Formats: sequence, C-alpha cells, structure tokens
Amino acid sequence: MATTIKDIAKQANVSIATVSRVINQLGGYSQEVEENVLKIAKELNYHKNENAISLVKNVSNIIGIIMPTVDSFYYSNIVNGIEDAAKKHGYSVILMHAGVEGENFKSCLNLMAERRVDGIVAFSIFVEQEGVALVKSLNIPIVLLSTEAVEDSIPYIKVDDYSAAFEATDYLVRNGHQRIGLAGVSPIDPIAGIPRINGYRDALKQNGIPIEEELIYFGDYNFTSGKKAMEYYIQNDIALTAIFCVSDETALGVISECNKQNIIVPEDLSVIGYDNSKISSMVTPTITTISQPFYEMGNLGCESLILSILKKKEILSEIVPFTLVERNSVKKLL
Amino acid sequence: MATTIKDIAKQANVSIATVSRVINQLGGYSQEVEENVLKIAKELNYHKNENAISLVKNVSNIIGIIMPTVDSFYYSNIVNGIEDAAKKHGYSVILMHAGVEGENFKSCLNLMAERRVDGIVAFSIFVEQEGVALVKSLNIPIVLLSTEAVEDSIPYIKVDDYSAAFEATDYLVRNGHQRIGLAGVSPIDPIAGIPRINGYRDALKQNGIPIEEELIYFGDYNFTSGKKAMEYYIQNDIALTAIFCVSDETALGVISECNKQNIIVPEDLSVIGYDNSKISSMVTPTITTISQPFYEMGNLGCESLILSILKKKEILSEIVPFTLVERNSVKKLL
DNA sequence: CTGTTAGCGCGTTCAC
DNA sequence: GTGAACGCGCTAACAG
Repeated sequence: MATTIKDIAKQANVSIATVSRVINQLGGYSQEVEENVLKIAKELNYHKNENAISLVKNVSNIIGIIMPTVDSFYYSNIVNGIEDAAKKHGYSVILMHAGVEGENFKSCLNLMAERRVDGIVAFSIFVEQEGVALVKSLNIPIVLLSTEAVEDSIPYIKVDDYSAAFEATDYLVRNGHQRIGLAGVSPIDPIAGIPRINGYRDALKQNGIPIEEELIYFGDYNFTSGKKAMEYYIQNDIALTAIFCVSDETALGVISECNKQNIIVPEDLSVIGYDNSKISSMVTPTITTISQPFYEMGNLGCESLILSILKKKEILSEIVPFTLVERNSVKKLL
Repeated sequence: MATTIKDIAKQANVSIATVSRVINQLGGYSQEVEENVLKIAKELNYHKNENAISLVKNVSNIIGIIMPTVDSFYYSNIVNGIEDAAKKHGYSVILMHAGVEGENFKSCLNLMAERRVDGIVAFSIFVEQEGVALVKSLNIPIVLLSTEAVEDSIPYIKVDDYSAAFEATDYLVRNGHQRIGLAGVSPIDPIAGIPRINGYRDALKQNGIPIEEELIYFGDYNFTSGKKAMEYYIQNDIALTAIFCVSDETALGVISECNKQNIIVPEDLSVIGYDNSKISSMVTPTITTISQPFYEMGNLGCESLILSILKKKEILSEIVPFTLVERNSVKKLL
C-alpha cells in the first residue's frame, strides 16, 4: 500500500488536515510544521492519490481522446497537440481507439464517462444520430477534430474540405491543366468525401471545364486506392494531365504506379496530394499538397475544451485555414 | 452531478448494497429487484464511477504509456498494440509524452504514480540510473519497449539491434557489396546507436572487409541525416556501392539526395533501411529494410505487464525477432 | 495556527 | 434476500 496523508500525519504528530494543507500549500501553518511534514512526505515517498482527489472534488483532470484505429502518418501530431495543451493546464490524457471506422465510439464514450473525464476530444470519427444522443446524455464537454456530427450538433474544429478541394483543383487549372482526375475519394463519406468531390466539381465548373464522371475514381484514401486509380486510368485510356488525390498516401500510390509504367511525375502527369504528411517532402518528386494544421488543431481543440470545462462556456465550432504547399509534383503548363 | 447508486437505491426502495450487488451481478437478490434496479439505472443514465472504485479496490485498471514526443512513422503501431491488449483485459490507457529525448520521464512517472496506474509501459526512452531508482521506489510494474535501462535493471522487450545491424550489413556483403557506408547513427546512443555500429563493424570484419571510419556518417536517424550523409560522401569523393541507413527516414534522405544528384538507386547505389515503416513499401524504389514488430511488441509488452499485475509475476525481458524485408533498393552484384 | 468531522461514490463485511 | 455501517484517501467547512 502506498503511503497516505494519514501515515504522514502520524509520523509528524499533526492532523491529516494539516498535512493536506501543507501539501497543497494552502498556508496557515508554522514554518516548522511545514518543513517537517514535507520532509516526512519525501521520506515516505508520498504521492498524492489523484483518484481520491477526483472523488471529493468531482473533477478528474483527465481529458479523453477518442480516435479511430489507424496507423496513419499524421495522427500522432494531433495527439501531440492535444497532450501539450492538456499538460499545460495540469490535465492528463486518456486514450481510446474506436476501431477503424469509429464503430466503437459509443462504448468509448461510456468508458470515458465511467472514468469521469472532464472533457473529450474525438477526431476523424463521424458522429451520427445515436452517438450525438449519447454525447448529450453524458453531459461531458466534447469537441470534434477534423470531423463533424450530424446536423452540426457537436462543436468541431476542421478545415473546410470543400474549399480545400476547390483550391487544389483550381490550382491545377491555373497551372494549365484541363483534364483532371480525382482519385481515392469515398462517395459516402460526409466529411472528407462528398465535400471534396463537390469542391473538385465546382472548381472545374467555375473554370468552364466539363465534368466527366469517369475521371473520378473512388477509393479509401489509401495507397492502394491510388495505385488502382492509376491502373484504371491507363486501362481505360483516359488521358489526364493531372490528378487530385484525396490523401498523400493516395498520391504516393498514383506515383508508384506511374513509376512502374514509366510515366514521369510531373513531366507526364501532375499529382497533388492532401494532408501534407511528413513524407510528402521526403519523396521524389516532393508532393504538392493541401496542408491541414494537425498539431494546431489538436492544441487549439484541447485549449477550447479546457476553457469550456473551466468557464463552462460553450465551445464554438471553428474552421481553420488550410494551405496549399507547393512542391514539385505539379507541372506548370503555362 | 452524475447519478450514483444512492439515487438508484432511493428510487428502487432498496439499499445501496443491493444496488451494488445487482450492478456487479453478484447474485443474492430476487429477480424482481434485479430488473427494477437495472431499469432505474438505465432511466437515470447511471455510469459507475471508476475513480471511486479505484479508491476502494486500490486498483485503477489503468495502464500508463510513456513515450518520447515525436511524430514518427511507426509509433502509432506500438500504441495500437498496447491499447488492444489493455482493452482486452478491461484496462484503460493513459498517455504521456516525455519530451524528444525522454527528458521528462521522471515527471511522467510521478504523475503516473499519482494516478495510481497499475502498470507502465515506456518505449524508446533510455532509462538511466536516476530513472531506475525512481521506478524502483514507485513499486509499479513496468516494461520497456524498444529500449533498455542501465544495467539491465528493468525488463524490456526489443529486437537485438546488434544482430539486426549485422544482418543488414552482411546482407549487403552477400549481395556483392564491399564498400559500405553507415549513415544516420548516433555514436552516443546506447540502444539504437552503439549496438548498430558494432553490428556493422563486425559484419565487415567477419567478411574480411577493412573498416574505414570515414564511411560512417553520424546523425539523428532522421531524413536530414540521410541527406547530409549523402552530401558528405559525394563531397569527399567516397565511392560507395551501398549504404546501411539506421532508419527508413535516413534511407529516404539518402535516396532524395541521390535523386538530386542523378544517382540511381539501386543501380548506382544500394540502400538498406531500418524500421519497415509504412512508407518503405510506398516509395520508388521500395526500400529493403529491417523490420521490427512494433504492434506485436506493444501488444506483447502490455500482455506481460498485465500478467505481472494480476499474478504478481516478474516480467521477463525478451528479445523479439527482426526480419529483413527484401524489396528493391539493393542491387545484387553477384 | 491547528484539529475534528463530514462527506465524495462505492465495495464489503456482518448482521438480520 | 437484504440493509446498516465502515473505510478507501482526500478536501472542506467549522470549531477552537
């Protein structure tokens, strides 16, 4: 058994109240007592019991993180951002994986409730009706990162995927590309799918370029989707000068297949990615991509969350700016 | 305030003891009472308070993870492995970052002690004397992943870096390479540095190849180290046919610089990496590399830890096997 | 300046 | 089958 204030009190010949006071530096005790108590605490290797404190204060100082189960290139940065903000305010962070598709989101929420976390940040998991209901019933502040809930019912922080996709596509057009593919996107994903498709379409439309449905190759944002997309374009003799890939992994897949087929990027085909993951600047050619500020989103999200916990303020949804990072995977035709 | 068993007891007209019994399915109550209590619990949206339970049971069901602050390609998989094992046994996972060099390891340990975690897994942080002392004083089971402590004083699970480096180098020799560089390694890192240098040296020695100190370019395992290494070899006219890079990132750096200088990998220069990170199979050429089973290490480490918590058994250090994954970045000269 | 006491939410005897 | 009462480690009045 670990030592308690009771042990210290006994040794120091004072009451537990006094021990509590000096340990929390509340004042109202003599110098002598303070030194003695502190000395004994150190001798006894005392560590306060946060669980007991949580119980009496009805506050756990724990932030819960719920994320999908993936080994993606960038998630670690979101977590870094969250943990930094949490630590700064004296919070610890508890982590749960909700499965690849976030299918265990609700069970994670329940566990979080049992741990009495003071707030929750969840990312990359779309929250549907049932999840929203549970969240509301739990009455725990929550913020979503890089995703949303149905009907805007939960505050979120994310980039505007529609605008980002629009910008990526428009960038290609501005550089002289006309026949532009879209690769790797999921048509049923309400967050990162549909808005990007719409952004792509509208950018073409606005530039007076006809939309050809066959230029869109659906997928799961991963490497394989990119490879398959490229195979598809080649097999069907779809001549493109550029492809907008919905993730850097997908871009890598496209480029990989190009290398195999002796298609040179960007000379023969331009590629633009999405995410600005670390690798995008490490490969040859370096990949032009849309950058989402992951660390900042994690940090900001957690800051807002803690503010809302402390001041009981509502969290405001926020659209954070993306940037288009120009590198070497897009050829300028003009 | 969240509902408690007291609230349920009142509503159900039973004592809190009875409520506790049915909630924990301990038996010793009538069917009627059980149904009623369960119904009311659901109505009141009851969630048990794990903090309170921790207090009375003197067990928190929390596993602590301490890791360096890095956005690396593979760390997420270690965490995945840990969390999966933890969840399987009903444990939650609390996460702390100890800084880039693990400099906050001790403060993390103290926080973990305050949370009364039942066990700790720490990875990629070398634990020196002071850390060991603290660990011992805390009396919390702990396991190290992919690292060690001074004097073997804390159980660990890792691959044999010496053997892996030996194998990587020997593989190059077996394929006909004679003048082989070593890039990106830290000469003062007792875990991933010195053993790999020794492995590299001994492999050469054993193959009757003279060791040239100038072929070793030190660094920090990252992309830049690789780029700089290649620049160094070129500027100093050091003609190599192969380079053993101590990480895939470093390999990427080497390859990146090669591309810039019109050196073709593997035709002009062979490269072998370390880590088998996801990207190594996504780039062109795909990178031959040493694979460490990160997910498995996390999973196994956490399993052993939990076993040690439950049965109070000692954790046994383990060397897990690495594999050399052959891909396309090494030219076979023979 | 210091001690006593009452909970925080829950599990657990020990009676009945 | 069920309830009263105690204690886990700690904070927060309140009393002196």
